[in-house]
Amino acid sequence: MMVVSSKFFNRPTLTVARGLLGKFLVRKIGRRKIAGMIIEVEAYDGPHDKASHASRGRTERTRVMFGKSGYWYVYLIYGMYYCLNIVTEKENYPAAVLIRSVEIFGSQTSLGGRTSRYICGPGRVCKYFKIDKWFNEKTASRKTGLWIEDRKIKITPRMIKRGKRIGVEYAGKWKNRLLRYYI
DNA sequence: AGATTGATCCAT
DNA sequence: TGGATCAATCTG
Repeated sequence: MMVVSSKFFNRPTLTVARGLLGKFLVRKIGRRKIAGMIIEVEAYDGPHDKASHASRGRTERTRVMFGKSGYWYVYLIYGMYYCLNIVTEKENYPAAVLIRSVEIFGSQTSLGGRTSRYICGPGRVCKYFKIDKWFNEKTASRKTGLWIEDRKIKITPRMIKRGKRIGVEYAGKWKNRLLRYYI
């Protein structure tokens, strides 16, 4: 159960996005832990990506995307739902990966497998993990109570599918980029 | 298909 | 300072 360090995120955003598939999002509340395997993400890559909040430049909201990698970017959308992103790449290059869906593993079955269920959609992920703006601009680490873990699940390239990002129709040619990755 | 909901951003 | 917009979700 290795905690993924900021070094992992200080790499090309598309590499990080693919690398996050199969990793675990872990939330600690008191002595309770919530954990789920990441199965769907989207990359928001650089200042020219019109789908990215950072394409409008550095603002109060987007400054975290311009900051160091390994920090959480959490924002409210449609006045109701939070979205969780992890900042990638070096300082001053605005980029992040949105965590869209996770798989929650349950009890062991008699045949040695495990039951599981899916939390699909960034708003639902935040609701399930009890994530709100408190985490914005905080690090992904044990000390904040929200981090990414490597549990050595092997994800091969052929297991990874890609598609267009969701809900970015306004983004011109960037809307068609295949920056959504899922298992 | 339509309602919800409020922070954010930019044009007035 | 106001009004459009939004990395979504729920209900019918």
